[in-house]
Amino acid sequence: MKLYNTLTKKIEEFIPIKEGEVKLYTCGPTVYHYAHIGNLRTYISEDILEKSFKYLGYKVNRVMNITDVGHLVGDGDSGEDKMLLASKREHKSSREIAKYYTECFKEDCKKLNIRWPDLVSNATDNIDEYIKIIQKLLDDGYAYINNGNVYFDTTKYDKYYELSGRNSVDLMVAVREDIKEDTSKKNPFDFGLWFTNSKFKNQEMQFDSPWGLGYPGWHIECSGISIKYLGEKLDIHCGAEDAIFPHHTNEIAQSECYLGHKWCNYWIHFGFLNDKDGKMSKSKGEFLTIDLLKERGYDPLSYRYLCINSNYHNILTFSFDILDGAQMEYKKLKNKVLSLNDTGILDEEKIKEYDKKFKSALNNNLNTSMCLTIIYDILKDNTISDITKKNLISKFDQVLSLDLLKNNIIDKELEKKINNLINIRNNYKLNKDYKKADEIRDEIIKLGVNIKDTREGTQIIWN
RNA sequence: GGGUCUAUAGCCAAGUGGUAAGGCACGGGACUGCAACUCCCUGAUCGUUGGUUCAAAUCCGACUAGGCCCUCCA
Repeated sequence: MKLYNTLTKKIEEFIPIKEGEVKLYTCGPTVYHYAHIGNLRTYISEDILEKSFKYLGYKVNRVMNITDVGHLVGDGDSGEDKMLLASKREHKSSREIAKYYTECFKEDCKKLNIRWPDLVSNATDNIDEYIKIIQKLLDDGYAYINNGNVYFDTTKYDKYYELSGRNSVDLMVAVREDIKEDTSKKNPFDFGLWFTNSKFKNQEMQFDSPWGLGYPGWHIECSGISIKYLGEKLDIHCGAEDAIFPHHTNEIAQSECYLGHKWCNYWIHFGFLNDKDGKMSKSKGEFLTIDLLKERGYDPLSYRYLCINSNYHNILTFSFDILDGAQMEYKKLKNKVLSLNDTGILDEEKIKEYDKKFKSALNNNLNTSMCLTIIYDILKDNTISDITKKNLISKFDQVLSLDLLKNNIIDKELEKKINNLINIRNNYKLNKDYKKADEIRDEIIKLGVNIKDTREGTQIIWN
């Protein structure tokens, strides 16, 4: 599979450490608030990545963290700890907040057909691992203690700027006005590994450590969890594009200095979902959630379709007009697929041919928009049977997860009722009483379905 | 200021040196009592500008516009 590697800034062929296997680490959510649809784009992309590897025959070992402590500090709005802020807002303890929003995130994933990773670990469940790493970094001279905190010394690691493409001269310190420089650091880009002397007081989540009661720095959790569960060498580490610097840069520094060798071979970064004003951000306060989209009448999978229709690396600009378009496209596509019948014989040759095309699209830096094109091509292909089409699309939907073949009929009672109405309407139609017939049709539409008159009779179209 | 990414029809987009996939919308037509659904038909020389090449949307340079990052964010 070809993927864009931020480390080399090129699209390159993926070569696993162990043949046929992928060790995949994906940065998880912070759980002090709901995930917005921008956050979720990243998880959709990671889901596609994981499922693509599986479809191509790899065994995938994926780990994700839940950030329930640590870097939830220093926000622009108030300078308060985010977890603490949420606690106050909702009158709950930090742990309750974390638990609640983790569940919400899980629900969002379900709605978007994002598979929950095999191993998901809370940042707070791996404190021992962080302490082990930090202690070794101190012993080996990569870290130092100042003012009660442990910092990583970036001057001790000469590849520090490899991932971000920057250098120490180019970087400006505390560009943003809302950020205060930490004067305990030796060098401006050193970063905290462990805090006992935080600028945020009354921290609820604190842990014992050799350096005193405190909490870990933001970056150490991903290194710690990854090394603990996936070992000393990692194939792929994913995240959104804003994590390149400093988060992933710092992860590489601390991990490689701790391990003494190269840690991760491929760094994949996903493009943002912006609105017309730019980045959609949790700290801005107002943001779109999946539930909000549902309230407005959108199918969460329409949003998934929107994401799949372009490359993970591109920026997507969100607007309701664009989502309207995506929903229209998705519904039409699904209608077409659902109208396929079970007739004909399986054309094994054609199945192989289309499957090859589909795999080659995935292999080409996850060209998911090409995957959709292939589905449209299949639907238009009049040399193959419906059953062949269904077979192919159901295979492809293992990766795309758009529920293309899933009929939404669940309610048998409702179906009965509608069929009754259809019969009544058809009687009116026979008697050319179209006014009454149209009234019945309106009644049916109010029940949340559409109907379609065909030569074979009237069919129900489930939304 | 520095780094990094992006720029293709009304919209979403593919394209990785050989004369622009696909979808949606719009318009036209078929079907229908009408409508919805479905089906058929219809559209762009690729931000601007130099260069490399027999050949560039695709490579290189400059410019323009925009996103993200420069210790909260996916």
